[in-house]
Amino acid sequence: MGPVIGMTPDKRAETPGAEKVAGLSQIYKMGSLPEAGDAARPKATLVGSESADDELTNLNWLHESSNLLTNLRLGSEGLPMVSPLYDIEGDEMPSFGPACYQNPEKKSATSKPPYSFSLLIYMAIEHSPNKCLPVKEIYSWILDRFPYFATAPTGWKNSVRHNLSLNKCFQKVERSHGKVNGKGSLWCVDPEYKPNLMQALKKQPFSSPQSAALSPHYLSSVLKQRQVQTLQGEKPLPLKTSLQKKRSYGSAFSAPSAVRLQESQSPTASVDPKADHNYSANSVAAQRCASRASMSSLSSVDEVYEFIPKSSHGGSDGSEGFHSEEETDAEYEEDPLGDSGYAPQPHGDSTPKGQPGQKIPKPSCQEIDEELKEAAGSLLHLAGIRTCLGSLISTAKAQSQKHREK
DNA sequence: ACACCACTAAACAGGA
DNA sequence: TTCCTGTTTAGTGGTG
Repeated sequence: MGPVIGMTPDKRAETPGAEKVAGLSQIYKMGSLPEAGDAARPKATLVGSESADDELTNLNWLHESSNLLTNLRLGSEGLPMVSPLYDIEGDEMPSFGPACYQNPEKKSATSKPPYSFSLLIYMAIEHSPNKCLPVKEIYSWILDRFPYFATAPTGWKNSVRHNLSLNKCFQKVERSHGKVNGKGSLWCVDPEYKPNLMQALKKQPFSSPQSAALSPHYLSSVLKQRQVQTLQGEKPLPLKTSLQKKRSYGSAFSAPSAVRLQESQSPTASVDPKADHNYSANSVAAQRCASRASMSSLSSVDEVYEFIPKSSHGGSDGSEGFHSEEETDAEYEEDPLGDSGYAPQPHGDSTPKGQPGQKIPKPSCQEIDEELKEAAGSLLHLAGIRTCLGSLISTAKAQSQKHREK
């Protein structure tokens, strides 16, 4: 799901890989981080020097990481920004909605929110005191939190109404007769779907399988997998194929998890023919985010927002936003299927299916070496990104602190 | 290639 | 009559 995840940033502009880079680049463009570029460079070097593996310290492949980091700094335009679950500034956060959408001056405010309409509606409703809102209030809440819609074509309201009508997660409640003003009904979230909605919300958009697919943990697990395959005389798939498989793995792994989720959490694993419109509830969100399906269900949206900038909750640890990714990584480590959970699949007719007696050509040491270098380069790249982010976070925190002291 | 999902657009009806 | 609300259908694009 590219999942991108999910409800998603403007899907038309997004490409799986570019998303992360673009998102990170956005951090550099947030204006308050003048030393961002400087922070990145020494860290990248540091990461390289930290490696104890001689293979990994071979500088022949280091340029790849440098190029990636350079691209990172240069960034790209108009793509989904930083994780909405991640608030680098920390302060003026309302209970809902990413900080980067709060300020219309920021370029990101003009980006499409990375939430589906069903999640936006859900957030709006849950944010209301009575957990019920008329359509108009839902519009207002969305507009307030996501200035993107202020300039978006009016069709989004139609989409909101369409979602309310079609999505079983939302229930229409007649207004009390005494109510003087306003027409139409109030809309509430069906409590049965709340856990699913919250789960969907938590998963969006940076804890996606695709994000996980790029995680160092996963990369290393792919490497391990490939080493095992090599030792067993199998020819591992090309690394790029392996990494693409990871994305598939995300969904392949999620399918049974989603089923478990439905069985255990959703009373709506139903035979209802309309169930295919419970997108936020059972199907997509669960599938797309199944790497988290094992997480305990939450009882309130506020709990979900533990993954969201803490400012409105009193906390201010800017690193929160990446917590989820680390969890995702951890899950891969715990994966009972093995290092990656990815069992190598037959890949086309040319892929050996383990037929007895069939000789499998072993890859040459040079091939393995090249692929290891490639993978290590990716690891370094990711480590560099993380380190850069850490640096940026501390810088932003320091500046924020200074700003407060003034 | 196919199915599924999210999204969008549009038409329509009913009520304020 | 106009606008808003709610429902429904159809089409498109992305993803697995």
